[in-house]
Amino acid sequence: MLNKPDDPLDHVTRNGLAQAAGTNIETIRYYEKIGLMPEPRRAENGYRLYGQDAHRRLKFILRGRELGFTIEELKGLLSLVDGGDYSCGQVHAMTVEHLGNIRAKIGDLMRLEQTLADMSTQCEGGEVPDCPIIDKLFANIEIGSG
Amino acid sequence: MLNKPDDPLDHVTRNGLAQAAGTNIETIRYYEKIGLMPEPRRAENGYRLYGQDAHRRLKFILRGRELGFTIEELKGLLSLVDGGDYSCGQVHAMTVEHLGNIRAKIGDLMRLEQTLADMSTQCEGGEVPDCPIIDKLFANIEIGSG
DNA sequence: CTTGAGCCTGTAGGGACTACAGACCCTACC
DNA sequence: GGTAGGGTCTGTAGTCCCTACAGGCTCAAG
Repeated sequence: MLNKPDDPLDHVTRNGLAQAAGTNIETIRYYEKIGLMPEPRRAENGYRLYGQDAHRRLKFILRGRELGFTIEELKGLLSLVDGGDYSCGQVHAMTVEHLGNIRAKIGDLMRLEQTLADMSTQCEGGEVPDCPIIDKLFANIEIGSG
Repeated sequence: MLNKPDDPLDHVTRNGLAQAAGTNIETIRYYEKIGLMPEPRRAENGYRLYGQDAHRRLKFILRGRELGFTIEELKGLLSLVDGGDYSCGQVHAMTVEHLGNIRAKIGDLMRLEQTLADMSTQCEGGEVPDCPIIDKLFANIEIGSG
């Protein structure tokens, strides 16, 4: 263990961060390489040291990827946080743009949820060989904003 | 144009399908290669011919990818439709499994939506140089099932 | 002071596309 | 009929987002 108990918790190693966030060391390396995660400070021996900020940011990124956001979209969202030189007006415009995207996703997922829930309840426990409910998957879901 | 007006609409070319679904020809080719889309029938000249089924399936896949489902997950969902030799009990189990995943996504997206909506309204039109609302993005979102 | 685990860097591989290249086909215009 | 242009075909190579491996440095323990 490198961590000393009197430090302000900003001393987790790369692997520690990876485990805490539920990913692996290589992914963190990649995100740092492309600038999605910032370069952390280093200990005297050259080891990277991460804190609570990095942990939250990384979890946000990982979950964002699972939710289908691209790296570029996440950069956009995180730029709101990194808070460079945006005016509040710009922030407003950016958030509104993201909101449309997010609400569409929620809508589609809820339709998918509904269809699967219907399938599940109607099939409940049964052993019907040629389950006609399956047709609903495409009948109900005219998915998306197209 | 290859389409003849008296055919039953099952005669769209690959590019036609791509445009209708909002993607490109190469992606369709790839999905056929890995078996996510079926091999379509061919015209006498060897050209592929697609119909309404292919269109719906492709849109489902594309949107599914945007929603963060992996190819394997989509194969699982579509296997419900391709309806091989599943019992209704198996279908039930599979749908229930997917439902958990989908509901978690909905929950996270709604939290993200709420945060962004808050940012948007509070920033509305303003020109505040150092918008403190930005902190909320990480304050509110303890995202995910981790 | 060696052993072994963890960190460092660089590079190569895999999944999901994306782009390019050369040949075939088909309509249009001459 | 011929040919120019575009669309389709197949194959292969490249890109993006990671993931895995290789060789060397660092550190705590025995």
